[in-house]
Amino acid sequence: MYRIGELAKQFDVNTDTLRYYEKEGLLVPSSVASNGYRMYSSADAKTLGVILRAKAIGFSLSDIKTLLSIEVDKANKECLDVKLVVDDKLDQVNAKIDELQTFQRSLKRLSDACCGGHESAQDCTILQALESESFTILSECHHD
Amino acid sequence: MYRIGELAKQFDVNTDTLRYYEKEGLLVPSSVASNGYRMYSSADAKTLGVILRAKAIGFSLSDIKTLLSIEVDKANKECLDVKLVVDDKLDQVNAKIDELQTFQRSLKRLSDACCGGHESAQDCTILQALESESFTILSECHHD
DNA sequence: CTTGACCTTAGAGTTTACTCCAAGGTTTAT
DNA sequence: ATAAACCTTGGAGTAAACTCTAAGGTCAAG
Ligand SMILES: [Zn+2]
Ligand SMILES: [Zn+2]
Ligand SMILES: [Zn+2]
Ligand SMILES: [Zn+2]
Repeated sequence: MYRIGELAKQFDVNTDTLRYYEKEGLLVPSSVASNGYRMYSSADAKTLGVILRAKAIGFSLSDIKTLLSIEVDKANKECLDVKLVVDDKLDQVNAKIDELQTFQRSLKRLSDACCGGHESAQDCTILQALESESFTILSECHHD
Repeated sequence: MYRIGELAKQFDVNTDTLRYYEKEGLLVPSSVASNGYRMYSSADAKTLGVILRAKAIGFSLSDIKTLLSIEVDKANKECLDVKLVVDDKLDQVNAKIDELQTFQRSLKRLSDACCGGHESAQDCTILQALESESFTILSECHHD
């Protein structure tokens, strides 16, 4: 049994984080001592490990809650249930990557079109593109 | 001159958004009518266009504020100033993409390892990987 | 003259995942 | 006995970009 500070140190998290996870229903200490202190079992510690690993691969706390609820009822759950959560997340991640790659391409085009020199920004292709309704990017700076 | 609702409709944004942009110093209406109504000029409308285009390519409102402050003082700014903002953003976007691609790879490995069938989640490789300290992923489900 | 569509302000609520603070109780060590 | 290092609760604050509500002023039409 670990007190909150011990568990927190073991996993290098803030004690407030553990209290927060408890409030969110992710990690409820298996017992409370007579002095009111939260007492975490090694099963609790294992669960915290799962939470942190899941977090590290991009799951939100809400996703993790779903995952943990499957965990505790493994016997009555199917591989399908688990895989759906992962695939759902994968879809979200892919969508976000696509969005960022679109940003990336636009930004790169803007960057490439600007000389980046000490010329006046009056003729900067980046500003011109942002001002133009068609968002046209000239191929390069055209300072006189 | 447009009233707030007219401008909002033209650009398909919420009037609250325009008031918010004003509070943030991004788009201050060029005049206020005697009845207290905000009055936007066509220059204001043009600025709103710039804001929305910049947003569409991934700039935060804070980035956009910087960009607009360069815009209004173009004459005393250099291409370098503008390009730095864009390149900075590009770095951030690239970093975020890298992070998400790491998530993506982990999620894909997990997904690929799970049969996704109606087998019991007891033997699900995804759950096993999350439980294992080394985060080991078996190559495939091994239901008996 | 009243209805409805506008507009105003100030301020609260949303989301996510914490993080910090205050005020106080408990335990351990000296 | 007392200080240091724990622990408790409740509640506030953070970022970002809105979005909504309440309570009320303004304006054009019928
Ligand atoms: Zn240039
Ligand atoms: Zn330039
Ligand atoms: Zn399986
Ligand atoms: Zn499985």
